[in-house]
Amino acid sequence: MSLNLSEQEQLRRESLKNLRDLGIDPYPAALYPVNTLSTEIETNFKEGKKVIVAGRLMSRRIMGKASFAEAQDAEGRVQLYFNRDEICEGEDKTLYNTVFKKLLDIGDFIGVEGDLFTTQVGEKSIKVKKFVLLSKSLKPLPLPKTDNEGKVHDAFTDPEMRYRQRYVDLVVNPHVKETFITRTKVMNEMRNFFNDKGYIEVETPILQPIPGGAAARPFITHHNALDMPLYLRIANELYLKRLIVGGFDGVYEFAKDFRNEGMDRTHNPEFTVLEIYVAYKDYNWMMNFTEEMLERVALSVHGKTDLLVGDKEISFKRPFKRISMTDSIKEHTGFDISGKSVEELSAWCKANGIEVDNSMGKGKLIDEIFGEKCEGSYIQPTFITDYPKEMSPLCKAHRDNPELTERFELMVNGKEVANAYTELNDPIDQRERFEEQMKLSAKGDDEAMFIDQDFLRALEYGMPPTSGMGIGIDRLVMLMTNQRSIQEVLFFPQMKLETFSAEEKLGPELNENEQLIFDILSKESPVELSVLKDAAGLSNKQWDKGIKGLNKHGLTKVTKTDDALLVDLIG
RNA sequence: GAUUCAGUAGCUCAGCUGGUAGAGCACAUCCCUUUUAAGGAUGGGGUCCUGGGUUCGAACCCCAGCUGAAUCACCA
Repeated sequence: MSLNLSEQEQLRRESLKNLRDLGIDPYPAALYPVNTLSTEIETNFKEGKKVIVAGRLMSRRIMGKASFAEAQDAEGRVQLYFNRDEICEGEDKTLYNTVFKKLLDIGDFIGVEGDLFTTQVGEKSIKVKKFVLLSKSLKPLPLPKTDNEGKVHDAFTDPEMRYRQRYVDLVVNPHVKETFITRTKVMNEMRNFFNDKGYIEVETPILQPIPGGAAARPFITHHNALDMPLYLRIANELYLKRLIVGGFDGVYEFAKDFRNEGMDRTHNPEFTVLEIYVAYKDYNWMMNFTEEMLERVALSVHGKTDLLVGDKEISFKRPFKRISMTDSIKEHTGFDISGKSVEELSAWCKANGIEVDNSMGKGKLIDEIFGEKCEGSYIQPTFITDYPKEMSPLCKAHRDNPELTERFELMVNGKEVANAYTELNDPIDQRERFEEQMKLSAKGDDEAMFIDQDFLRALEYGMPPTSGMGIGIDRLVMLMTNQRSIQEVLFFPQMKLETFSAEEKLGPELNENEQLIFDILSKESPVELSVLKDAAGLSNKQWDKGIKGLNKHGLTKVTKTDDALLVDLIG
C-alpha cells in the first residue's frame, strides 16, 4: 500500500473491490435515465407515481429487512425506502444484504427507480424497486446534521477547508450553492438588461503588452515565441474604447482582471468586472442607466429593492442620492477643497491625521481625504460625482470646471461598487494626461499608468462622445447575497499553495527514528535507557517519539529497576 | 507587512498546575419491516501542524517556521 489511508478510506477501497468481485462496475459508463428531481417530488407529488432519480446517498437508517436513506441531487434531498423483498424478489438477497447494507457508503452516487408514497410519519418518499451504483465515493464526507429546531451540528465551517475543498463545501452546505446560484442570476440579469438595449457582449485580450486602463500593479508573464513580456490585464477599458472607435454603439464585457496586490476580505488577485461603453452618452445618462440596472437586478434576485446587508437595510430603489466629491468633503469635514494647492491640501491632511507623502499629487490627496473622512458613511447607494482631474486620467474634463472630471463612483455600504466616466475622447488631452501619469510615476507612484501609443492612435482616428461604466461583480454579489467576504462569492478563492506530503509512508513499518533505535537494540538488549538515548543521538522530541512508537508497535518494553530504566527488545 | 487568535480521530470540539490522548457524529460487528439530528449493544480509529529547546517527563511551557481567520496597513 503506497498511500496513507485512514481506516474508513481503506474500508471503502475494500468495498470497491468486493463490488467488482460481485460483477458490479462501481464506475459504469452508461447514462442513467433520470426523469425526476427531488424538488419535483416535493412540489408535484402523486401517490404511486413511478420515478427515476439519481444522487448522492447522504444518510442511511438500516432496520433489518427495511431501511430508509436519503439521496441528494442538484436541488435537494429525497427520502428512499428500501425493502429487502421489494429489491430482491427471488431467494438471492445479496443486493440488499450485501450491496446495499455493506458495500454502499455515504457519498456514493446511486440511481433509483421506484414509486412515490407517503410514510406513516407523512414523509414523501420513494419506495425503491431497483437501484444501481453510479459512482463510488472513496473519501468520507463531513456530515453536518440539522436537528428539529433547525440547529446545525458538526457544521463544516473551517474556512480553509471550505475554500480549498469547495466541492465538499458545496455538497455539504446547501446555502453555499445558493450564493453561487444568485451570483449567476445577477450576471444573467445584467446581460439581459444590456442585450435588451441592443448592446453587444465582446471579448478582449487578457494578455496585454501594456497593462492599461487602471492604476495597479500587474502580474507579468513572458511569451516564449515572441520573446516579449506580457501582462495579465488590470482592466479592459482601453480595448473596449477601441471598439467604440471601430463603430460599435454599445459594448460590454464581463472581464476577469488581475492585480498583484494585497488580499483581504474584499480583494482577490483575480476578480470580475463588468465594463460597458455606450456611444453618444454622458455620465449623467450613465447614472440613470446604472440605477435602473441595479434596481432591476435586486428585483430579479430578491423580488424587492430593500435588502438586508449585515445589520443594515439597503434600498436599491431609484433614484439614488447624488453628491459631488467637493460637497461631500465639505459636508463631512467643513473643508472646501476647491481651488486649493497641493501644499494646502497636504497641510490640511497632516493637521487632520491623514498620512501623506511627497509623491502624492492633488488628486491622490483629495482621494485620501474622501477615503478617510467620507467614503465609509455612504451606506445607501450614493453617486459621488466630479472627481479631481489628476486622479482620473481617462475621464473627460468637467464641462463647467476644468479642475474636475465628469466621473462618478457608486458607493454602497461604505464601499465603491461602480465607477464611470464621460470618456475622454480628445486625443491631445489624453496624451497630456498620460504624460502627467509618467511624471507621477517618476515621483515614485508605482501605480501610475503606462502610455499606450496604440490607444492614442485609435483616439486620433476619432471616438464618438461616450460614457463608460465598470462595476465590481464580486462586490455586487456580496451585497446581493449578504456575504461579508469575497471568498464566499468566488468558487475558488486564491489560497497559498497547499503542500501534500511528498513521500507517503510505507505502511505500518518503522519510521526513521524508530528504525535507528531498533538497530541499536538489535545489537544489544537490554540497554539502559539513558545510554540508548545517547547512542541514538536524537533530539529529545525525536527520541521520545521514536521510543513511544516502538513501544506502541510492541517491539520494545521499558522496565524500571531500583536504579535505572532498562529498554528490552521483545520478540 | 503588523498585531491578535487558532491548528488534537473522517467531521465538530474537550483536554485541569506538564504526568499513559477524550466525547459526539461518522466507521465496523451484532439485533430490529415505516424511521425523523442521534434505535440498542459492542468495538476499531491519532504525525496532538512542523522543527528545535526546557524537563526525569511536553498536546500543554519557551523559540523558530508553516497554514488559516480577524483587525489594521496597502489597494482607479
